[in-house]
Amino acid sequence: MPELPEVETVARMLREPLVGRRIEAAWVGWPRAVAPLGPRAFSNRVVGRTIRSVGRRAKYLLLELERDGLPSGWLVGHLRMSGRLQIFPAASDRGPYCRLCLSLTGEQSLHFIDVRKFGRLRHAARPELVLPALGPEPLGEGFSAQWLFQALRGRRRQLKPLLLDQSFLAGLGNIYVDEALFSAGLHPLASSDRISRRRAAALHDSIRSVLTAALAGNGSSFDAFYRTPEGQPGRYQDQFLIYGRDGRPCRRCGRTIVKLAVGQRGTHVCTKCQPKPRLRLSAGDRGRRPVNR
DNA sequence: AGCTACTCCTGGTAGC
DNA sequence: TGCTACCAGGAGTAGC
Repeated sequence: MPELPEVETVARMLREPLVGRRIEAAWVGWPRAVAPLGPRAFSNRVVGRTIRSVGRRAKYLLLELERDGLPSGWLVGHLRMSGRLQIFPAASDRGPYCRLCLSLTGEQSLHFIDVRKFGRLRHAARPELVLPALGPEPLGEGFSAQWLFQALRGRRRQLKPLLLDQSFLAGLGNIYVDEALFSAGLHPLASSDRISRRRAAALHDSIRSVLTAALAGNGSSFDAFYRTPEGQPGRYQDQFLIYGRDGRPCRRCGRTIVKLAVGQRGTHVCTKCQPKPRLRLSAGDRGRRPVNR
C-alpha cells in the first residue's frame, strides 16, 4: 500500500514527465474520485492549466497548476490502498480500472488507475484547504529523537495506533510501522508514555532507516497494486523483517512470528524481540499483584 | 482523550 | 467446478 516511500517515489518519477505539460482534456470515469466537485466542475478547473510542480506532503501528492503564468489551484491526490498514477501515450487504452484520465500536451496521458476506488484527486485553491491536520515529516528536520520522546510522553496511547495517526506523524502506514517497531524492539501495544528516552531514540532511528531504505528501493510491492509511474514494482518487500512473515521464523532470533490485530490492522510481532509490555495497573489495583492474562 | 466499530471498494482466496 | 464468505487496508466518522 502506498505509504511515504511509495508516494515519494511516485512524485519523483512524475516530476520530469509532468512539469511544464498542459492539461488539454479530463475524463472522469469514477466521479467520487474528484468529489466534492462533479466531473464537469473538476474539468473546468483543470483543463487549460499547466502543471508547475509535483510534490508530496505525508501520503498526499501535490500538483501545482498555473494558467497564463498565474497560480491556478492545486490537485491534491491520495492513492489510498490501490491507487496508481502512470503516464501513457495519448492513444492508449484506459483499461478497466482507470478512474480518471488527463490528456496532456506532448501526446501523453496521465492515468489514475485504482481497483478499489478509494483514491482521490481533489482540486483546491490551496492544499491547506483540503489537507487534514498532519504531524511532522519523518524524514524532515522537525522529526528528531528529542521531539519523538516528548511527543510520545505527551500522549498515552498504544504505539502502533499512535504511529499510524497521521496527525501525530505523517507518512507511516501499516507496513513501515510494523518494520520500525520490530527494528526498535518495541511491542505495538506498548504505551507511548512509558517509552524511555533511549527507546524513543531507537524508534526514531528505526523509522528513519526503514523509510530511507524503502525509498532507495522505490518502495514495496507485495501484491498487484503498487507500481511506480514507470510500471515497475518496488523492491523493498524483499527486505521486510516482520511484515507478512507470520508463521515464519524471526530473522533475528528464530522464534515464530505471530500476527495479531491492533486497531483492526494486521500486526506482525516477534514476541521475543518485541517483549509484551507489562500491563498498566489501574488506580484500584495499585499495590496488588499484576494479573497477566 | 483514546478506544472500537463501521464505512468505503474489489479481487483474491479459503472453505465447502 | 462453482458458489459464498471473508479478508486486506487509509482515513474519516460516530459512539462510548
